[in-house]
Amino acid sequence: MRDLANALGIEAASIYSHIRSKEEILQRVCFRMAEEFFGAIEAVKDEDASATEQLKCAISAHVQVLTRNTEASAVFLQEWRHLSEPYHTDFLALRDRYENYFREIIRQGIASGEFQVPDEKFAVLTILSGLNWIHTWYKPEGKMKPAEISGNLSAMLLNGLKTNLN
Amino acid sequence: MRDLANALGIEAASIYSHIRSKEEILQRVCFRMAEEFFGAIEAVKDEDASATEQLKCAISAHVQVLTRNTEASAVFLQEWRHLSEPYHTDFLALRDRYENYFREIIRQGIASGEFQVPDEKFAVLTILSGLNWIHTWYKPEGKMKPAEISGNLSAMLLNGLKTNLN
DNA sequence: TAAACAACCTAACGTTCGTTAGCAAGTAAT
DNA sequence: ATTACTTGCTAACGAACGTTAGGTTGTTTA
Repeated sequence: MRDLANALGIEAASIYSHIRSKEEILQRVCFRMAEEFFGAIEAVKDEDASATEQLKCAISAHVQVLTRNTEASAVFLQEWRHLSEPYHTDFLALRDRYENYFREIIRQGIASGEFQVPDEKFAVLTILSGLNWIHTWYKPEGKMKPAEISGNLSAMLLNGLKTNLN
Repeated sequence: MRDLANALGIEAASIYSHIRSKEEILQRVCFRMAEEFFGAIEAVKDEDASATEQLKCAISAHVQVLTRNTEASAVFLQEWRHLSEPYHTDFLALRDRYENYFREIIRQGIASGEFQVPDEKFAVLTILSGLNWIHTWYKPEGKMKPAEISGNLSAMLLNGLKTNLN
């Protein structure tokens, strides 16, 4: 709090004219980021497209949100554990709902014969882990741009490392 | 410290008969886990095998260490940031060296024509992110066993989601 | 023009934190 | 048998934490 106040150029106690508690900040960041992620993925939702296309769009949307809000994303991905009830439970429910977007795409891809995965839930987890690692190394001033990142990620996750013989 | 002492059934101050400081615990956990990871990957090192084989073995070794030390792994993966100098720098050097094992395998695979990836460094990061996410959901009593996890991971990372036409 | 509100201040609260000092008892080494 | 080391204890330290109380000042609203 004292650090935050310092960064704002005010006294620590003055922060409490604006928020009720330290945790309220955490809540606001977590749930605003959740909105961001939902907004982005809903904007690219297109159930008529192929699962491959849908997944590429979803990955791209996710990476966009992640790279545009690096610090808030770090909080969203790591600090939600410290939410108190009922926020903790609410947050997990949102996260599950978000994962289900991806799960549904995988499911469609399996049904259409596009995808072949050992385990559906496992696939989603692996995809999201690949996406969510970005925030630990991504730098806006770095040479790899968000579009390139999501392109590479889509390529790797869809085709794997193996030479593509098609 | 008081929580730790409580778990040990002694007083907080008594801990200091065994360690010099709280951070020493962090140092010990981080560097011991580093040893574990190096030990595991060096044990399966076989430069004569194909890159595909090598990668499968490395993934398996990594998953074994991760699943056998879930709590220490969480510390190793998340809390190393709080190491003070010179440990912080030393740790990062070790991590780089470890990543290089994987990078070398990818490089070999590209040279031999086994692999085809957009970006070498990026590939390693994505692989490791997939591996290191495990500790957030893996439960020893869960139904998915370490061997199954590394098998699924190898399959997904090598072949991707796409139906394999070979 | 008075009242209400917003945004800041100083001072201090109670709690928790990692840690030290000094001591007691048991065990091992000389 | 004496010494030294280990492992624990009680008591307390100073620092940092999130937060509250109460006041001042300037801006907005009735």
